[in-house]
Amino acid sequence: MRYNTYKDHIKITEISDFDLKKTFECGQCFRWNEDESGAYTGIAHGKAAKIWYDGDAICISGDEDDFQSCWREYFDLDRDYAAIRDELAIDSYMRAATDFGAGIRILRQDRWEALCSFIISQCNNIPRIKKIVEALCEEFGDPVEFEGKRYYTFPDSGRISILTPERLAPIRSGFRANYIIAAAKAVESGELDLDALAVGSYENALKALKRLNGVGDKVANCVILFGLNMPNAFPVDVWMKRAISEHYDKSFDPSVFGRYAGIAQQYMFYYARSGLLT
DNA sequence: AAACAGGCCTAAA
DNA sequence: TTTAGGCCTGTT
Repeated sequence: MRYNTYKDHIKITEISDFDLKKTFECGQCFRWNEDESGAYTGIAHGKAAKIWYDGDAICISGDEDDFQSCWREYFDLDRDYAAIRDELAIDSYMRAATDFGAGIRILRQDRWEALCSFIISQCNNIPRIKKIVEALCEEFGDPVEFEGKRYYTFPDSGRISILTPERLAPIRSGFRANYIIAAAKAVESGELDLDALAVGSYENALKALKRLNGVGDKVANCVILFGLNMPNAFPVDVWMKRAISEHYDKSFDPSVFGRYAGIAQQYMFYYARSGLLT
């Protein structure tokens, strides 16, 4: 990966495996949206940005400091996904899945945002998840002006921890409202230390997250994969169950994929859902 | 109109 | 240890 600095953006070159559409629409995140020109705008870690193609290069708004302190890590630009795809192509099915999903990158999302977003995701479809998350941000986040439009940051746990279910009602999160508030309180009180979990073991993080009401195996693994940045975490939802039962036997264990099992999961998930794509 | 969505919890075998 | 039913809400 190389990059050049321009007045108001960074141009990234010599990077493999960075497809904007696949990365933003493979189901891992909820706050990046495509505009008429094909560029994506979103807000992460409290910072708004636009990212777009310029020929073979990819450009991202902001200065070098934004890039170094935020986007380089957020987009996981120093990881060699082509090599990981090779490592994961352990059979013909995984070869097909990794070929199909080539270009996906796992975003290093804000930990609290990931926890909150995936609590919201349970028993919901993507449009509604996005709607609820946006409502949460508009209601309780901070406004950020960017390219003439107003965006909102994801509200921190302190802001949410003091809310009542009634106060949260406008975002229409239904029975998840109590889960969200309880999770915020746990983070705020220090009972759940997401930063500490990120530097501990996978097993410990899983155990700690599942203590929260409304967080089971699936949500916990999403948080660990996308928020705690452990690429071995392997969330299994209904699509993954289907894919696993179609291609592997009952004794299937994600550890066959090794240290990047979670990335394998993302290729499998995206491939399994490809029938839905237009 | 009734069923279903990217789960989780509780109660009951 | 596994299984059914309920849960907010919006969409089909």
